[in-house]
Amino acid sequence: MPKNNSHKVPMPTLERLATYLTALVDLAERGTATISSSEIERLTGINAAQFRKDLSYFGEFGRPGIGYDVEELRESLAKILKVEHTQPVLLIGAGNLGSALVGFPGLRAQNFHIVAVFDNNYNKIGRRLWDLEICDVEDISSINKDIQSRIGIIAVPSNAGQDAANKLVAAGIEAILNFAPTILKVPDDVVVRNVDFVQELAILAFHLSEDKTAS
Amino acid sequence: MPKNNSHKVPMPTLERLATYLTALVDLAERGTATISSSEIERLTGINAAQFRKDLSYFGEFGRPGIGYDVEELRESLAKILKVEHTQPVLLIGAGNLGSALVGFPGLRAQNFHIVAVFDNNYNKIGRRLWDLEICDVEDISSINKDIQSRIGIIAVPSNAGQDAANKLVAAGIEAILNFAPTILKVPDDVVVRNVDFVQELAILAFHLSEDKTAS
DNA sequence: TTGTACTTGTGAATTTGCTCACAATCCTGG
DNA sequence: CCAGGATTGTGAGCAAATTCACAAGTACAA
Repeated sequence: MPKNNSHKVPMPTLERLATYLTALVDLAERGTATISSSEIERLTGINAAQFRKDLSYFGEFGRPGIGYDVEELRESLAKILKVEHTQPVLLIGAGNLGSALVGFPGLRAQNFHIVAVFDNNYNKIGRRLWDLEICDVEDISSINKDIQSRIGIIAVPSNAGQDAANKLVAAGIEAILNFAPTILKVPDDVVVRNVDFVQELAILAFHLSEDKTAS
Repeated sequence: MPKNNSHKVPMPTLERLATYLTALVDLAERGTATISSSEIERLTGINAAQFRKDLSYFGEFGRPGIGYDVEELRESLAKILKVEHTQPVLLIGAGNLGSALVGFPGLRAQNFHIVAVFDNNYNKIGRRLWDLEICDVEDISSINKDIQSRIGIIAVPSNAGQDAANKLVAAGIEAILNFAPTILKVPDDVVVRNVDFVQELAILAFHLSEDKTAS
């Protein structure tokens, strides 16, 4: 019987789970059938015991003395992370980043389908972004009544970020991937993850500095 | 005297530092002159004591009874994270994502300048991406002899990720921002940060699932 | 069947990170 | 100049996450 997984999985575990899945997809493509936790450590840099403990939050997936069946584990992780079924996703922001996201093959390959694009710029509304028509951001609630999407992506300039979030929340969205460099205020039951390119670069720049500050 | 900051700053602290900086830039734009740690908590959701302790790794920036001077703290954080001076950055991958990155105004505003773009597709080499000429990825080492860039961005399909990383390392790059969904193998003295859209969406999808598994 | 070489799953120990709580400091008004 | 109200910086205690270490399981060869 699978364990009760809906309660208290550490966030770091969750993030690593996604990493394992990436590695497993790779392995499956190369035709590897079986893998051990120590092999996972070699591939991902994540400690083998960590890997085993992470999995233990959700059940038992390996066989002592043997290891893990790559295909089986890949499917299990996909199920845990809910990337086994197609998820419809809304996108606000039809700029360069929005365009890159819609055209990004990895999303569709992993079952995330951007099904509607919104913008507040009247020069863009009505035009097409790849195979999608850009809609007025004001119509997002009514349009999502049909689509019933639960995930939204914000790819707008920072000053429009909070506004976009409000509209997504009003439209019934429960999870937001935010590319705007703004701290969003949303209700407690809405999950937000921020991706900030500049922050990432700043962290990298900090590490560079260590070399120089050494006397 | 500033503390020895080059030794053992927790990674979570570093990531939050970048968040504080974002908030401070915002505050500065709105003309706020002074701010307290509890106000930072209200803005960012990060515990006030956490904020103060994070700062304490690098020195003392506030005044008891008063708080922090917004402009002063902003500058201090910028200095700590080394975003005060312009950093030249190399980009590999002239696809949709690469294009979005070069056109992203936030990077330049925060002193990260993408100064060269590389690709391995001969249909793209020689053409222009915004104001930059796309160069052959094979020339990266020789070109970086002039530029002396220390940071590189990988924005290529996953199967080309490791190859791009190798070329960056060979060109003397010390820090890599990787958008390819691949686990890169690099020498110990090279820092890598991964940004994986699909992973982020998967983590969000997991959180959705909690609602449904509740009986 | 037994022994050997592996590998998992997990309680316990360790390490790391977070929060509390308070002395020390500072400004303002009287 | 002093009292009152506010806020910092940080040691100590607490919580969370990571790693260790080992019992239990498995395959295979002899």
